[in-house]
Amino acid sequence: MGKADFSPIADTTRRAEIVALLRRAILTGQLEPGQKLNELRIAEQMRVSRAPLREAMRELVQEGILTSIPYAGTFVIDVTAKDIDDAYSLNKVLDEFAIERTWPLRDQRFFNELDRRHEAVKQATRNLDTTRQIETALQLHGLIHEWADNSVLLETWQRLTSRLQMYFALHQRARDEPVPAEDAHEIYVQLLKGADMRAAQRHAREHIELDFEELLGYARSLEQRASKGAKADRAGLTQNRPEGG
Amino acid sequence: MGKADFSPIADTTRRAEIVALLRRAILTGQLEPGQKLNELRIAEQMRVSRAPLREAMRELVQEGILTSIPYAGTFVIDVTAKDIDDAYSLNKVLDEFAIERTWPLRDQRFFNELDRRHEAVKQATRNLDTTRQIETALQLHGLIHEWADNSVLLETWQRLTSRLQMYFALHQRARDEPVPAEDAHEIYVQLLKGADMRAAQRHAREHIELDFEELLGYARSLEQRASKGAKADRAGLTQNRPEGG
DNA sequence: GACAAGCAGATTGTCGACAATCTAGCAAGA
DNA sequence: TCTTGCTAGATTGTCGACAATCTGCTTGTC
Repeated sequence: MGKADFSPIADTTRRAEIVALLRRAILTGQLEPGQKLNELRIAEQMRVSRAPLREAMRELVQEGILTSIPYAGTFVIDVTAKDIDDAYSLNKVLDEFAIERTWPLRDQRFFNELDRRHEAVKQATRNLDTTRQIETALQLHGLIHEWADNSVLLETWQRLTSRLQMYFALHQRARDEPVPAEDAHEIYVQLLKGADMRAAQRHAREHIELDFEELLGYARSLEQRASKGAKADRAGLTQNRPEGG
Repeated sequence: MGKADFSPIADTTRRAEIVALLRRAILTGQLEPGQKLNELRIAEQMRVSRAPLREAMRELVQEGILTSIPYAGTFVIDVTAKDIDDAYSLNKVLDEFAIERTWPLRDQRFFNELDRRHEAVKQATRNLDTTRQIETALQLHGLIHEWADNSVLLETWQRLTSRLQMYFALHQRARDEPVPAEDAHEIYVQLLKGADMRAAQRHAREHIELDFEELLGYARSLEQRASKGAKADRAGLTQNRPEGG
């Protein structure tokens, strides 16, 4: 019996590709919070009709990174300090749960994967590739959720991740300098390999608390900007591009 | 200054109505797990074109109660014992978190709403309206999540609720006799009004554990049925209706 | 009889066009 | 000057038709 281990074939619908493209644009901050998505323009740019584009947008609305108002348009979600606060406090709870469930399931494959992802973060950090750094850090963080063997937890965390990634990306863009944080995850990884589950949970909670403070500061600054007429600003960003040839 | 308190106007797109209709059909068990949704047939029945229907289906896929395979179709999710287990164990964690956050925010309005929802459950129980009973019980249960003032938590719980409601509905249909459980929630409500948060959390966890055992038994029976050629069964249910008009 | 190739039929994915709705902007009137 | 009603333009929502893909059956061959 020849075992082969084929990976599933790629989704070959335009819709799926559009979803991936749009998600990436939003999560990397190419599309800014509050910005309106003009269906006609995007469809033309992607060389696609509006049908699959609209379906893709519905998916992202349910994913929580777009919001739709009938007959008005679909917009990238606004980021408020409270949103970030909410996401983080829930994330803490999920992390504790994930660690608890993953704990008895840790094996060599887990440790290998942990190291692999940690290495990816370190490499992105060395390369000063901030976007990739965020991505890999979240993937490292996500391992406990993948390993916990709870599909609902995993789904929930993936939804949260979308937002977290968006928040981080915005944060990074705002202060456009690479974050050092060389081995911010060293302790985390070591604890996950160790024998003290409580310690790992505690660290996860406190570690998160740290990054969170930075993000919150950024979110608050955003809101101050917003209250001083960022509305006009946003409209401008969306509309002032009358198809440049 | 005349204050009026208008509630937001209803969503008046076909899409939104289709979503509501489909969701209801799935959550009440009219559409069975694994069943395929034929776009043409449903669109004809609803007197709607396929475009808004497909958009609605994309939303429900992201909501987690439908699943889509490109060029094959969109199906009601299958229910496995593990799914129910996963959903419940996460729900416990969320409940504890919700109670913790709601606790300091409880006020007279909260207590009134609690009583109102409890009353709704009792009435549905008296009327032997099982569908409504499930609905109201989940709404009662949802109050702590709404009151916790955490939008991400609320969203997460609502997603979970969809599945829980589906599971319960299936369970009820399976043993088609009304569940008594007159004031199964009396203690829960009293504890939420009391002063001992830990006790409320503990009860929530244990209370859930009870219902859960019943559901798990049902799910396991489902899986036994499934392993004996329910596949053909399902296909039959979907296909054997060559538009009887 | 077993098996591969190929052909309908049905179903999903995508497209372009039309209808419904919203949003300035302007004109008329108090 | 402010408000109200109207109009034109743009944008979203919906429709019907076509293209791509899958499935099951038939056919032909060994």
